[in-house]
Amino acid sequence: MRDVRAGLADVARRAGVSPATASRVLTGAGPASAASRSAVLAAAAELSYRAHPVARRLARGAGTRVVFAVRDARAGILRDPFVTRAAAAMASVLDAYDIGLSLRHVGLECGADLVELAADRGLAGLVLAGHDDALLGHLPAGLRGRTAAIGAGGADVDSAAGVGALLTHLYKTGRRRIALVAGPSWLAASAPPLAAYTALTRAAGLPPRVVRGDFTSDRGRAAARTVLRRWPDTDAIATVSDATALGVLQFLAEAGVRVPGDVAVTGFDDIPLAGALHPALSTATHPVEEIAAAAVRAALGEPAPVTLFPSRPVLRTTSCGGSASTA
Amino acid sequence: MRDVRAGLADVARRAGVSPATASRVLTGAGPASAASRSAVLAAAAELSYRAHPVARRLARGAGTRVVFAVRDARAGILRDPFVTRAAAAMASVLDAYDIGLSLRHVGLECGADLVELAADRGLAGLVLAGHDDALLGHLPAGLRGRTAAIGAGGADVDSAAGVGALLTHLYKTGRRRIALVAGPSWLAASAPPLAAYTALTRAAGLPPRVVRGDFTSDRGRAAARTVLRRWPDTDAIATVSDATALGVLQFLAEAGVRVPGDVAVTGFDDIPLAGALHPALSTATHPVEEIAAAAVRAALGEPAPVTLFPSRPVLRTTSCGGSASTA
DNA sequence: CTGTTAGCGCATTCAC
DNA sequence: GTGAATGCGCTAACAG
Repeated sequence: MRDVRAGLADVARRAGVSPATASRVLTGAGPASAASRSAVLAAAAELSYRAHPVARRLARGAGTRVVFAVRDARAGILRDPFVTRAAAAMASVLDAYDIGLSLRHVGLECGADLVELAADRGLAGLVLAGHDDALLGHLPAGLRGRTAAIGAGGADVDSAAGVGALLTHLYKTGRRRIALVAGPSWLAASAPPLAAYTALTRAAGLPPRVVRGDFTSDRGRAAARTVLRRWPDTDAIATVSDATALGVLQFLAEAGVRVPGDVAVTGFDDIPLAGALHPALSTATHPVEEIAAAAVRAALGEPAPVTLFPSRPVLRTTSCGGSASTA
Repeated sequence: MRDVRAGLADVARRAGVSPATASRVLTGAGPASAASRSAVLAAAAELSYRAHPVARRLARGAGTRVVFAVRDARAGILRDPFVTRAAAAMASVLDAYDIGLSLRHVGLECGADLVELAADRGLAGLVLAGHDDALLGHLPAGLRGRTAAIGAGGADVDSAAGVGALLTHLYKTGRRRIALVAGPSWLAASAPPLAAYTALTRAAGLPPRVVRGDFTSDRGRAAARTVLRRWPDTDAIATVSDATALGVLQFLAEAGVRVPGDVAVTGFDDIPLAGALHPALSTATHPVEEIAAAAVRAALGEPAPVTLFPSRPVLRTTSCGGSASTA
């Protein structure tokens, strides 16, 4: 019985070539004649050879894990639905690379953390979320070329289009006093949706009504309270995260405000349960799994086209029907 | 300027000892005199030495990643809130070990996948979820000692206690015709809650009303329909997952059934947004992060006490107030 | 196109 | 307690 796994040397011996040639064939890099190629492949198959990922990476000088660093004021951000979903998607993509994902929270001032990461010889790549504009420009040298960002400047969602489409929908269905619960001002990704909102309200001559949120439902709840106190005649509240929207919905329900009758609500993200809510949440969906995959590939140094991923509106109950004023 | 990172040899040289001694000190394993110990530690600090994780693991013959394999009929299970949250928690814990997490879906017949995993030299540990009783007994030899399970037989939640407490609460608040949407029958973890349900209904002389769910909200919705069609006088529906409960709530809302007035509903898991729903979902909470950490440690071979993690009821709106019959 | 020679950076036998 | 050798398994230069 075979007690130890076959190594590259075994494969080479069986194929009648040198380990170097076997390595070239198996890695796909470097020249190799058709003859030795097939011989090596056959030998590898017969021995059911599986390369040793750790040895391979050591020899290549590459790391074995990708770190997903999420920048935020709160450590609890690691339990955010978007973060966990993106992390899971990355871990899923990395499986095919024989690489794993580490998840880490970093504070708003994370310069030291990045320096620390740059010194990690086991790091294959870094994916950064929650960055602002400055951060990406001041990356430690050791991180350049193996860092990818999620959000503005990296694998990004066309949030302006997504939120814009939702806002347009609200407008077309008769809403005229639309408030926006925007993202935190320190976050680069907060800008596009706000810009879309500003453009629309300005073009349509609607009153601007903006408050800041932070992707938690608690803040969403507070934001809804603020909105209704400050502008009691508001007939729609758009948000930039489903969690925020849930908080908004909760406040409205408790305040006896009908949705969508009195006030329409929209989210952003299309969390798995958005459609299972009652009333079902109108939101914008985007391919989180694809985005995560793109970020991971970019972090691993693969050429990644800086495309903007689509954000498509999903119109469900919370934004349907006309506003109170048209009812 | 220092252009290359210090290696073990550099530290040894600076401390005036051999690399072997330096290694012993830095790894904590093996003997070392107090003198050389402090010398090595000082040298390491001065050079800000960071061991090369990959080289270390290669030399030790250890792997560099933990695979989280989720067994289910559907590949979409990787987007399940519990799975993503657990995966994120594991990836977070593993960060401290310089190890990463890979996530993978395996079908119900996953024997071949496990054999494949056992042959992976880069595997540091395996965490298995969604197993049945037989699976853990027939693990490939190469996986023994580095495999941990989440659910029955591993890092498990005391779901019987959690669901039992919710059921008791329903009973004490006047519900007498309580239905249960149980988990799939092929899943080991489905048994304890069902046993708790059976025990309670039998002891209280309540009619047993059980249908099977699968942790999706769609099935929860269908299950609610089935329950109300089969037993129209049902006054409470308990479930074993929040996603299922959301589906139940959705159906009830569409059917015009008041919650909790006509029918009380309970979930299980306490997903982050459970409290932000309206009506807020009564459910049972358990320390997912701790469970994930325990599973990871067990998978890495650390001695892990086979404790049952607590499941504590969180009573919110959907289970409050008396039933229709008492109203 | 191929084989030979060196490492990758560290942990671990063994003798001393 | 310590050091010198040896190996982890593979890839990358180089000469042929």
